[in-house]
Amino acid sequence: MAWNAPRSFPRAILHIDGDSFFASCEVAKNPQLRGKPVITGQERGIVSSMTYEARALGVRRAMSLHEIKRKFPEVIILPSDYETYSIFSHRMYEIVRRYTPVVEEYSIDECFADLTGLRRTLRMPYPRIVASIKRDLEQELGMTFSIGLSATKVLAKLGSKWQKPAGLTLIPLSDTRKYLETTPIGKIWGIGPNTSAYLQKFGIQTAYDFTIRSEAWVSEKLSKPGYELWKELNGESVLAVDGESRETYQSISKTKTFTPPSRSRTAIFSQLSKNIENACLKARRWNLSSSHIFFFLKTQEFKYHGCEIKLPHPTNVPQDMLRAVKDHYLSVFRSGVEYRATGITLMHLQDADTRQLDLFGAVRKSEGLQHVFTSVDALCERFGKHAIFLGSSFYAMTHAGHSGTRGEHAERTDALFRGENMRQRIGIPYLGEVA
DNA sequence: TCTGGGGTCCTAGGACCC
DNA sequence: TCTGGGGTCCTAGGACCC
Repeated sequence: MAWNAPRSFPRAILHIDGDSFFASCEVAKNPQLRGKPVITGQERGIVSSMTYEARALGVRRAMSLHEIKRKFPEVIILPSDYETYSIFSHRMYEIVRRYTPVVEEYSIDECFADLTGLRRTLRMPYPRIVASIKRDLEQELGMTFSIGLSATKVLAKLGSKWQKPAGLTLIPLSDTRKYLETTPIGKIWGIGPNTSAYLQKFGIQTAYDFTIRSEAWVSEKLSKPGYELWKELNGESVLAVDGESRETYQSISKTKTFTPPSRSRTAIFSQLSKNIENACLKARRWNLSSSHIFFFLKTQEFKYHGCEIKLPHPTNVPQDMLRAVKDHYLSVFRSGVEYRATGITLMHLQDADTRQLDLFGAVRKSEGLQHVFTSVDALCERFGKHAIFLGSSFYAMTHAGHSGTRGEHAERTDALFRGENMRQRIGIPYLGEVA
């Protein structure tokens, strides 16, 4: 190497984590709930998020709601309300952006921020800046946050986990050892069960054991992500805080589990159809089209049966995808097998405005449908997300989330699967007819 | 954490080309 | 046609995250 880059200036990186985020949003939205044991996840039948009051009673994540009702009748059970959580999430980002533009929206309840250099600008030491951010967040959002400050993302993340809830943990580079020595290697962000087991074979139990391996050893035994982690844990920042806001997606997927599980070819196809519609809706919102899709059926044994399809041209119109999926559905579906979920992934996403024309006019036809969907999307904005849907999704739409006998709706869906048309209940024609 | 839903990135290996 | 070297693109599959 001709020239070694200078060691980068130590950075001040923050990781912020909303405590029991979903449940906390519910409490912030409805102050009557404050101080009470609240959980979310009603629609899933298991605990998704819980307040610390619920935890104190003995409630745990993934506990079934039957058990909760039996053991802790005082617990308040709420359905998830992602729209609200998303609003709180954006408020969180905006508050942090008052301090620095370099804020990475890592997940609905977490973000990273790069404070490097702000000490001079704000004439405050870093810990005071962080305390100020924390105070703003907690006062304005009505919930607590756990925060870590260190020189790298991986160390900052370790800090925010260190003390919960409402913790503020600073991990200066001079003092990392005591944190790393007491952290099992598998608890480090980026080390999953596989890598953890692999490293343990070499006698690495704690994060500290890992950091004292030589650089040569690490680059021989691990690939790029492991090597980067090793550097981050040793205080060298190689993972940048990405302050750009999301511009696009690499893939879009929609999955839904239904209860009870089903063996019905048509009911399951209808679930898949609904997922395809939802995925296309999201693609249209981002002005994206997909040319490769993957769909799957998930069995009661958690096996995935699926297939990938290359579409004749990129699209975000559900009919295009349904046409393609239908051809393969019967070779994937096995009668007699019990299925619990379906899913769709749109891949190879590209800007929906770049179109190539084909000889047979399929693209033009699809564009016609795109105009239809522009109107459909507008109507859904006004009348609710699920005001209009495809006939093939009818069964799924009318059986959302609750168990039911396979009755009239299934019969009507059977008819649809055979290609018969059906009128929408709100009086708008089945989209197949419009097109 | 016996199982919900939505993502990202990395790597190995094959196809194909000069 | 028994055998070089090197590059690019694509795909499948794995691992990890919240």
